[in-house]
Amino acid sequence: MRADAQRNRDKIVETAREVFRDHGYDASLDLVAKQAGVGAGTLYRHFPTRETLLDAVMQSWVDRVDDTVGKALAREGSPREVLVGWFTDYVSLISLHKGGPAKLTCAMGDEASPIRTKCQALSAAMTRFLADLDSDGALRADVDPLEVCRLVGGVATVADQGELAASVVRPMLEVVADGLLASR
Amino acid sequence: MRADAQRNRDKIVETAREVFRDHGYDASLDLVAKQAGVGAGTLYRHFPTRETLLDAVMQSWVDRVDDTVGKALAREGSPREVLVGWFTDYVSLISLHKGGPAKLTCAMGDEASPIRTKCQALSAAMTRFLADLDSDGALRADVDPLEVCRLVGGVATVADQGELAASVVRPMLEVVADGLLASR
DNA sequence: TTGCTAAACGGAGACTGTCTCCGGTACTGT
DNA sequence: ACAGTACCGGAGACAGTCTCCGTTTAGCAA
Repeated sequence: MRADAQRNRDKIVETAREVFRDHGYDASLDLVAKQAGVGAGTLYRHFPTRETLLDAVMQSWVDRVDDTVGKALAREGSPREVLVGWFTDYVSLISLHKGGPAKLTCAMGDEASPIRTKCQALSAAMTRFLADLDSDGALRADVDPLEVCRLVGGVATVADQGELAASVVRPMLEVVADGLLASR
Repeated sequence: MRADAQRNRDKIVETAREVFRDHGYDASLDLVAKQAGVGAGTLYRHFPTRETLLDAVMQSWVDRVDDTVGKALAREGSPREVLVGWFTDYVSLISLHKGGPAKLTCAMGDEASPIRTKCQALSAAMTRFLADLDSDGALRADVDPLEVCRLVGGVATVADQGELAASVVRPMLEVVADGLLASR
């Protein structure tokens, strides 16, 4: 790639990150282009669709997912507390941009999605977490990580679009956690 | 209201029902107007926003909610089976139009929403159902109907937008149900 | 350094959807 | 039948998406 192209690409991604944060995921792409000081054509050549741009914006974010799993597993407390803690982290991770939870959760399991890699990172993180917790026998037998991603993603989607407070979200995550834990 | 105005209003609602069913909730409103044989102005005078039109479209649908609760409660089986059955019904009810689950669930608890009445009908139905089940002591103590609407609505939203099969949705509803039932 | 060429730029504009304004139409009560 | 007004409907302003194509420029070879 030519140096100027690389520069423009970086500038667009950086600008998009800010614009998406400030105006939500539905922000005008022409605004992103203008803000970045490039023409609309340049933006659309680099990123044919909104999804591909979002994918680039999220790249750095993906790296944080694995860290978060580690920290969540290291926390003290009952399996229930650890699980709810991780769910809370998960919701935060996918709620970084408005509209993010819906996009990510719905693309989950869709092999053709442009943000496939992000979904895979998330689902891998969930798998890793559940496997660790499961080794203690804390979980029900037949828990499918993809299913859990969708359940927690559903809660995050509703919370995101309905602008719910954390205090309302937590009990919902607790219900999901209770549904997954082996009954004592 | 003048007779011609009423005629036009009815025609718009009827047409919108078809158009929304065929093209999803995001269908062009100008298309609805054209299909109904009226000008865009007429449509927007009767229904200032997309939400108000959707509200009118859903009117007949609301009447079915109460019936469904009754039938769900009358079903044979364990509390868990009855609960999952009702959740399945609930998902069907709010998934009648594409985009419906998200709209309805996010408007839940928002007093200012134009589709407030629909949400109230749903939340009342959920309350009635849970109260009946609770009287058998089958549920955990602190179950909030609004919270359950959001949980099940979240599942429905993900299923709707991700076009998930019923066989994938059911286990998710079971997890929610297990989280709500009193542990034995 | 100079000149060439392919790659990249960028903005005008086509297209689509939303929503408003206002001149014209026609329903209803008298 | 008539007047008054409630209502109609489409032209058009506005905003966002995306493409096309003339112009510019980076990178390379001589």
